[in-house]
Amino acid sequence: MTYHHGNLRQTLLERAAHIIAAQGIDGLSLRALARDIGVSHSAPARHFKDKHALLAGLAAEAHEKLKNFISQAADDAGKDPVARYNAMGKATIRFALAQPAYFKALQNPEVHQRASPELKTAHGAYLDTVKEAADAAHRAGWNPREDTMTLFTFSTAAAHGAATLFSDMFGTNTFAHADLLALGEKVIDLVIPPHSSLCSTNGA
Amino acid sequence: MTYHHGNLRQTLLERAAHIIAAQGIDGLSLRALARDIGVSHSAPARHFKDKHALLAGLAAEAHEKLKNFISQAADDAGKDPVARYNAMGKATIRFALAQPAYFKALQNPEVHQRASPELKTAHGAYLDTVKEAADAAHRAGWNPREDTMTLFTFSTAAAHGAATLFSDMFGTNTFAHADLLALGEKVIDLVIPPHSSLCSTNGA
DNA sequence: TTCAAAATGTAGTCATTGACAACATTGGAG
DNA sequence: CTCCAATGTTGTCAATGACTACATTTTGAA
Repeated sequence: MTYHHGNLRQTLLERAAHIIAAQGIDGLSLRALARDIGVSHSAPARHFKDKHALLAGLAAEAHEKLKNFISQAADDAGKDPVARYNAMGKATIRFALAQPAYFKALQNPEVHQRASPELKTAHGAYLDTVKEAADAAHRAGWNPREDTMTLFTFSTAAAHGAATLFSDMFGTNTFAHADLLALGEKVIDLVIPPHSSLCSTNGA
Repeated sequence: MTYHHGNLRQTLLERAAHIIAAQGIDGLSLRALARDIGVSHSAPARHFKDKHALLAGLAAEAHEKLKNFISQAADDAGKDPVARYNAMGKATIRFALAQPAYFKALQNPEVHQRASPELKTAHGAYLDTVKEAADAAHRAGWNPREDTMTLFTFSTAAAHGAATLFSDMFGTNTFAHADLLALGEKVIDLVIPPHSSLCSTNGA
């Protein structure tokens, strides 16, 4: 047992995510977190000035994880920009269900007010990734009549709205994971129809 | 100055909404709230067992306010079910911008876990109102190929997602109220195209 | 190699908070 | 009028976030 923990910052983030997943964001206490890890109650302050800074750190990490996750999903979807964007929307919902703590950290409005540079960078990178994919899908025939700002807002609002909804519903245990996933995919298919349908079969 | 405040419960809810609008949900402290109103620090406990109960009360009131607001908007929109549902979506966004505290209380996931009977009732009534309107719009020609569950989820996710997004963005003062409203209306028009277009002009 | 300074962790303290208990005041039902 | 339920007050306690002073370890430059 060394005096120095060695990797406290990362451990703090991971345990915090654990606790948030189990008890929600305001069930997280810096002191309980320190106890849980086995360091003194003020050790976390060396890495995160205050609670907001910790949540901002989590949010930054969450944005990075989500960005990587949806990028991977896009790549798995092939080359068609519309199929790629569709896959990114579905991946967002899977992420929210698989990593509820990170998704909650991501959505936490309080954090975005006093955003640290680190968070701004991660958030910006995430938004750029989504926006690029949205624009590509747009150019490839997704809703050609609309302007890109409207489409971007529409799709992110729908994807994040559905992800939030499912994430909360999943917490209540009233719905099965599989059912929520299937419903989520149908919803995303409404937002970004996969086979750029001209008319008739728009959706299913 | 009477010993009894006379209308403490309602005053608590109103001042809490004020504080939340200014400082966010976790900037709300029961004691500060009591000080603000001018009662003793434990007077609120007579009306709300704990902080969660207060937030649940706010959420219940918020659901009722939102339900009334969108119902009014639907009635103003006339008789066409699709136009009515479209108007309800737009009204949801206006509500989020006009009453940020109530909207935040409404969205607060922590509250819905240990929901009081009062909150469950209010939430249920709100959901019923929206679901009825969604089904009516569906029957009247909105996206006839999809099942009602998917459509309901899609539209509420998009509307609440956009409302949340705008509510948070408005807090940053980076965007003007009018611009957000205009963008929100375009988004809702994508979710629920107002003049039940068959094909060609789907959207604008 | 040495050693001073930076990084990291600890111990102690304080005001604030949420929750609870015991008590006081009010107003209304019988 | 009297009792009692509703409502409000004061007192208290443990937990928390934030701060300060101090201890230990690491590091890198002379």
